[in-house]
Amino acid sequence: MRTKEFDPDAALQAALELFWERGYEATSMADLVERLNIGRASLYATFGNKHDLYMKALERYRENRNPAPIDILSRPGPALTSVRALVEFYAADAIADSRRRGCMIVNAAAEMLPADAAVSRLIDTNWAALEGALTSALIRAAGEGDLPADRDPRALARFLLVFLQGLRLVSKGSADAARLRDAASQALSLLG
Amino acid sequence: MRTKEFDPDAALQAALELFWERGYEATSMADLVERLNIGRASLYATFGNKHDLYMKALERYRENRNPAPIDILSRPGPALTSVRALVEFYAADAIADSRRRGCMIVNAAAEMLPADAAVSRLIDTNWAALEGALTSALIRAAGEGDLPADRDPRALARFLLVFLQGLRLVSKGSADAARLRDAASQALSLLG
DNA sequence: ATGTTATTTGACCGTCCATTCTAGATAGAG
DNA sequence: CTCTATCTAGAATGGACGGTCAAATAACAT
Repeated sequence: MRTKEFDPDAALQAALELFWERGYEATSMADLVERLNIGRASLYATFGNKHDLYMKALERYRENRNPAPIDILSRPGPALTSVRALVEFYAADAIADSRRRGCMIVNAAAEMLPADAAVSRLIDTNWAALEGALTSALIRAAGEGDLPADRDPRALARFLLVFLQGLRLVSKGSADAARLRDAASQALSLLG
Repeated sequence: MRTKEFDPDAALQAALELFWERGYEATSMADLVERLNIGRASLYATFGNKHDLYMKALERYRENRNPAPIDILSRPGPALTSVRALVEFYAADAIADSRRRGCMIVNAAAEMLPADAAVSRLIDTNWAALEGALTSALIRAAGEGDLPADRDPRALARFLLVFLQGLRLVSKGSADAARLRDAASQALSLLG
């Protein structure tokens, strides 16, 4: 046996950054070899082919987001406060995204859907999970009396899911902080 | 002189469809030559290089949308009705998008921004125009007494801009009509 | 008819692509 | 300390890429 000379975790993180910035097609294996500073063959031996590597990077992105949206939603305290915090976090993140990389999942959705089955699965799962977490948080909020009784928690959750993806997409355009801030504050006003 | 043997307008439309479906990087000139059914050199002579062709396709997409969002907003009748019609049109369009191509401008934003300057310009202009048209429509609506006085028309316009892009992005995922319909109906409820 | 000019055709260019192979280095097992 | 499995670096592979070219061709003006 022999131990690897590089840290596969750090290498995957570096690949993630490059894919995130440039997308799948525009990133070549040569780019990755240069950026990760490891041999070409080591890259293939460790992560498989280009698509395998991309999927691993995308999965890592989904798992390692900090804080994870689901975690924000399950924080102690009033559920509605958590939902508002989530929207505010997404907005702040979009505004602070000075390199305008946007969200890697949004980028992946636009570039690879619907043709790429593996990416489709990952994104469907991700969005369904977010919609589900938002729905149950809003149901809790209704139970806590923080949501007007005539509001449909699931419809509201779906609305927020769509709006948040919009935020992350628009943030790739001209960095107009006021636009994103205004948009988020209007969306929040729907939560009463 | 000699007349062209193909219709450049039809060819550009075919190129548009291919770029729309696959994105910029994933579409090769060979793919285009095959699809447009014209010679390689004719393609270059008529439209310039790949990036030129893409820009022309993207501009054509923006100009030829039917109905144009701006036109919906300037229809006769109450301004708020026009705004609601616009949101409903985007939602219906997203739901009816069975091939899940999404919106070519959204796809371009996710794939090419912020690195591509020409695409950036086109999209900034497009979004600014939509935001502007929405803002003035909502100001009109306020003047017509259809918008509660405490609502900020520009913030509302920004919100709708972001939400509509979210709609078009999410529609590339699993075609869940109920999700998009619920999201749109919640957004509409913000318009009073 | 004929000259002129633009378009078409299909071969062609050099470069870059993802992937594999070969050869040599190195660390753990015995 | 040797052996050998697995690592590394880098050359090599064949194909695809964006882009160009010269010759053949076809429509116009004259």
